[in-house]
Amino acid sequence: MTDPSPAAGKPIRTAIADEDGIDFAIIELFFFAYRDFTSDPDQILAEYGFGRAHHRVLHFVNRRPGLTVAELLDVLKITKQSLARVLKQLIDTDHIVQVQGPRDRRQRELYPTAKGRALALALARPQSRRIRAALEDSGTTERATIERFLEAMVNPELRAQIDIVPAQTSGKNHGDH
Amino acid sequence: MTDPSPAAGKPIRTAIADEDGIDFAIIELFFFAYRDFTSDPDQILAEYGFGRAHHRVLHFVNRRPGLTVAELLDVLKITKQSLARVLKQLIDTDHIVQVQGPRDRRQRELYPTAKGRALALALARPQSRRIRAALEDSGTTERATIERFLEAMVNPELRAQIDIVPAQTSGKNHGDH
DNA sequence: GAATTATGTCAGTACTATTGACGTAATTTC
DNA sequence: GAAATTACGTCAATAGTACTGACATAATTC
Repeated sequence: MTDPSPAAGKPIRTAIADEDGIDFAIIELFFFAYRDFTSDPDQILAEYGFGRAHHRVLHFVNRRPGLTVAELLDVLKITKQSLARVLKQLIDTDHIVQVQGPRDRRQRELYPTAKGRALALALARPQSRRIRAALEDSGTTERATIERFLEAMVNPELRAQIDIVPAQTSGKNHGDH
Repeated sequence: MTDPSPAAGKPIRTAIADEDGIDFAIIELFFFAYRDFTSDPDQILAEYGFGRAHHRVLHFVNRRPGLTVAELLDVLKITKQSLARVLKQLIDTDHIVQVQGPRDRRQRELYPTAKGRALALALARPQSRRIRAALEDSGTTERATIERFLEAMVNPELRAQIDIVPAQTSGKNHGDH
């Protein structure tokens, strides 16, 4: 290790900076921010024997009650097989219920139960607290600035997924169309 | 599924909104933004048979050449055993070299090779492009606003990790102390 | 010399994800 | 009405990333 194998390259001792105009500062901040953002709910989930995947399913079923399995797969960008176990556990533990689709009886509409809604709220609470604190601490007067930036980080063709949600939350009106 | 088990809760048909003042909008945007932010390098990594863990190691070794294994574990917040395989692969493929610590010969200082630096840059390039586009598209005039917000999202006790990096990248001077 | 530290490694396990294949029921198409 | 397609569920096998616990080695510190 002091003397690496002959073919090995020589160690580069200078820190990578903004070579080629790469924005390492924000890249790294994004990593740290997301790492800690997910750490809060992770602790709660562990008590239930759940993981991050359960959180995501629970979140979207609460945000869009009645969405079908296919729609959920599309939002999460995972495969049916990956969802199966997680969804089954959430149904078995009475956090989510399936209802046969009214128009198309092959479809399964997913709804949260009171228990599922309570857990979704409990998971979101520390995340929301962190966001509020971050907005205050960073002196961000325009909360919409952050919203617009994050939305612009999403692949354009996937931004439609965001707009599905009723925009009761924010002052923005991107919900009613 | 139409008729759930007797003990099961009833489906809640209203979307979760800002009940209890929870900021679901930004929570969800953060999820989408990070999902797509990581998707760019993931594609490149797949060509090498690497995963996201390799990217993180490569990134920090390039950002802080000469950091020790212990320091890397602290930044990544994973265990020695989790790092082992990933680091070994990066060393075997000549992306990273280990150098015996000059003061303490037990330590292994980690440095990128030219190959490792090139890969780190290739991985960061699409991410940086996405960030630049997002700043422009969202009309964020003050780039520092985003930086401050993301930094404020990080656990206070862990913000020291950010400041280690020489601040050549941004106009901010939080590097020299 | 003994204790501690930094690192490496082995064994076993868990969670999340993948691909491929197959089955069933419902809907659509011809 | 038969055939094709669609929505969903499930089985099997595999991969990547993480975990805990245990143990070994070399170097440093006490």
